[in-house]
Amino acid sequence: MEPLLVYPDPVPPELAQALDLSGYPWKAVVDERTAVRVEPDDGWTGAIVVAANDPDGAFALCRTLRKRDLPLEPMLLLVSGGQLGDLELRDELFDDFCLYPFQPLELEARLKHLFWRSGRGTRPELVEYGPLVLNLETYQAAIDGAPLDLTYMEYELLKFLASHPGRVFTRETLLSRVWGYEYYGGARTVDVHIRRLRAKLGEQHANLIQTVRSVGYRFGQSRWSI
Amino acid sequence: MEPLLVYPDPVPPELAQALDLSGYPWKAVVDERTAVRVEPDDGWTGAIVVAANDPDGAFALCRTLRKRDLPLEPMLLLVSGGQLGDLELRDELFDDFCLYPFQPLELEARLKHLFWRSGRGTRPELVEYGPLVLNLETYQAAIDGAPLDLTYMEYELLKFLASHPGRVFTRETLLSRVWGYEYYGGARTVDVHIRRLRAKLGEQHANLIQTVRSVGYRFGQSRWSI
DNA sequence: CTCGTATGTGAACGCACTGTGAACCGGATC
DNA sequence: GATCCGGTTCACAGTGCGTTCACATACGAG
Repeated sequence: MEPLLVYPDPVPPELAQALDLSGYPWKAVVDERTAVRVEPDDGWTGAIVVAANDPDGAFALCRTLRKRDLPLEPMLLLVSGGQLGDLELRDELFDDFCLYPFQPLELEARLKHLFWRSGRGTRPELVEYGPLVLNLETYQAAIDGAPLDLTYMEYELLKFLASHPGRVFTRETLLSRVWGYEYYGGARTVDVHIRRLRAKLGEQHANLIQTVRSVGYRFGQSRWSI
Repeated sequence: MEPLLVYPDPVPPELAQALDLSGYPWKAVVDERTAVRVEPDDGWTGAIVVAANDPDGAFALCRTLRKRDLPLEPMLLLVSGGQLGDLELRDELFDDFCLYPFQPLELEARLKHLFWRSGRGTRPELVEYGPLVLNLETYQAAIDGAPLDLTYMEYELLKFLASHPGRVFTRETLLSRVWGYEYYGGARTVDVHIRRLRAKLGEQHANLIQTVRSVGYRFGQSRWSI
């Protein structure tokens, strides 16, 4: 995913934190020229422009990026309460705005809605570990970019393990956490699923799941190794 | 100017005051049926729906007014901070939202921007995915240019799925999102509609809808955007 | 090295989930 | 009231896959 353009540079720390937490890649620019110069080949995914502190520079940037052959959108404006009255005359420069200071959840919700509107959809929820990627929305998994064809229980087991890398789980714990608390099956069931997961991960990545003898299984490297 | 629809009735006093001050004519309704019954001949100019206190009633109203031949827009949602996370899956039910309680100036600015936007017709009237095209205005569907003869529920189901490509939905989710929140039918109903959709999509495109065993159904391929 | 325990492996069983055809049922139309 | 249409439900069949078992192999203690 190409990054979002963020203005100004340096970015207010609470904005940087909110963007990082919500998972959007972003890149700050100091002015219009920089915005054009460091633009990715595929263009910016969108823009977040803080107009609260430097309205002139902010609106100039918006105008530049909007008047091009391929207008930059979506554009989210962060404005102070006193600037609300000025927005009326600048409708064409932004797609949505948010009061500044903002609540991180509101900012995230606005970004999601903006991306939905612009047809690009929201950022998928992912569980990642090294070459492994689990897409929680589509129930698909991939390793080294190659899709893994996992069954339901295999996916659930791998999701749980990959969500807690480095940690060892006993078979009983896995049965209760993955299969369900009231599950009364044999512990060997876990072994079989682990085996099939290793097989599907391929010889190269089978060691992502390690056996801890007399204890259980661990995904990824131990926290104490080295 | 035709009035704005406002929900619920009675309207929170600060909302009534803000609307009166900003000069918009408005009319409150107690429920969906009233909204349809007292609708002006030329239709509502837009809607302001307070979802903070009665989310179920509010979203039901939004759904009703959006599912018609001529969807009501623009729609502004007033939500509490705790509801921000729920908005993600209801993108199609509103055009903009505002935190509640709100600042009168922010509400007014959002209304102005919404009307400016809707004056230029930014709402997409088509849902497209690969060879599939859904025309939301005419309720027509086509694949590879050939028209599809879909029934109402088939169309609604396909529209919802195609609006969220790659994402897996459980039967329960589909029942609540497509059929309605208070629907208490059997989950197998979904299966039958999926089957008929696949049949009408034709052998070549039947795989646009995939079964995710033990979970539900997915439309189209996942997006591995990263 | 030997033994006992723990884990890997292949195969088989059987249930639960889904696909499918058809019946049912309520509403609309004439 | 008769008929049609679309949505829902039901019964049945096929099968994917979770579970279990039996046996092979690996590991560690002594």
